[in-house]
Amino acid sequence: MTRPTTRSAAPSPARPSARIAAFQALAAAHEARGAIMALTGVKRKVSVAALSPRKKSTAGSSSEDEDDDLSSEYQPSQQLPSPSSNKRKSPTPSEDDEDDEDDEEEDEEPAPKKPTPASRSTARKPATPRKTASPKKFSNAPTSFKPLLAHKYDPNSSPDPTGWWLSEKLDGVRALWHGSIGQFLSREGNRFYAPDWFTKRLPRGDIILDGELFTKRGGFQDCVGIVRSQNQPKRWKFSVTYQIFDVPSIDKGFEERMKWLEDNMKGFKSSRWVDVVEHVKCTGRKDLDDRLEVMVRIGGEGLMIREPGSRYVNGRSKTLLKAKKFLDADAVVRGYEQGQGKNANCTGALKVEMLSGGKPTGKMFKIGTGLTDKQRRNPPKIGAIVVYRYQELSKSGTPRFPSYAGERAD
DNA sequence: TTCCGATAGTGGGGTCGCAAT
DNA sequence: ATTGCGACCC
DNA sequence: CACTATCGGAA
Repeated sequence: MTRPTTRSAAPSPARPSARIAAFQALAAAHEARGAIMALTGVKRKVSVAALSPRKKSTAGSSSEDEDDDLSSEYQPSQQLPSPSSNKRKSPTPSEDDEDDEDDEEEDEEPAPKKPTPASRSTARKPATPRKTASPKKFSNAPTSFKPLLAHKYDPNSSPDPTGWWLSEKLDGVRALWHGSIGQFLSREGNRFYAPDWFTKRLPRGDIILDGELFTKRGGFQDCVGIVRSQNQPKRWKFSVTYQIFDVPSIDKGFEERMKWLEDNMKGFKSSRWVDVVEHVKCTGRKDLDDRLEVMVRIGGEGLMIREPGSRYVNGRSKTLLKAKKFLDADAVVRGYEQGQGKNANCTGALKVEMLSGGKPTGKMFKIGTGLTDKQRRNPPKIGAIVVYRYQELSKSGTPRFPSYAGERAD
């Protein structure tokens, strides 16, 4: 039981790059990401050594790989996108970090949300319903824009990825920069309260950028906490970055959109916390599998696979695929959760206890997806051992994205 | 006929904010 | 100050 | 986010 498909994780090889401590981790994360995507064959394992900006040397063997690019106009960056290396010269902390913007800015949206003490007493609270009454659905944005969403990559049915563009699937929060209103909007159209200094250098006007508000691998929970807060701009400092991977407002092929990003959003043209996501050409299924394994091993969530020449589509499209790795494990059924709606009279979720080495751990969690209607009407009995799939453990040690995979026969 | 592709509807962990306590 | 819950992020 | 159940049109 408990199929531990490698769970090493624990990256963070604190490098002595000497920088502001808080920013160091950030830089390391970027460097690692870029290096990984730049890896070639991946043939030989990818020890930490491989994380350094390898020379193209190694060539030979299996050829392929290496060729990343050429074929098309857009050239994937060979250079590491680490802030310290591509941010013009002097990476020296001191001045460099102060020079422009940041700092001072600070606050700005200490939104006057206070209910005002005076009114409190006389205020008639009853009227106000419980609802969070905050339908700030920024739908007034230009046209009803819908972000491109990916389909799952299936080795058996998906098209051959050879020639497609690969990039790290960053585990952060999707954010679309609307230059017309100068704000970041979520996938659902809700705004993010980014500090002014954070968005100061982003392009204005009739332009839309698609990217991820990201902190670092394994930092999703902190990331979502920061970007969703509405009056704590300081939390963004030295923690959040905007990783751009597309330009919806340009109606041209993917390579041309990436070219635009390379030409307009890199280096001194943007802030240190804004970067363009690196893409490399896939040389085949093996290449994809190898890269995915490496990515997961170093703590990445997975890979995004983009069809060459494809346009930006509003909504889900098979021109963009996502590849992730899931883990299997066993748990003991301890109870049931009543269902809602069409499941009102059957099992909504299984309340289970996590097992480790076949023994109860005391950690409880729920599995609510993956069950068929039939299984919901006749769920596994209390005490039964079931198999579930999940992506990773949250900071509290609970499975993220748990789904039912069946009952263990025994 | 069968097989996709898009949609609706169910469910998870976790966070922020607001209202009630 | 604490708790509960809805609306969102994934 | 993951997943199941449906329905209508493509194959």
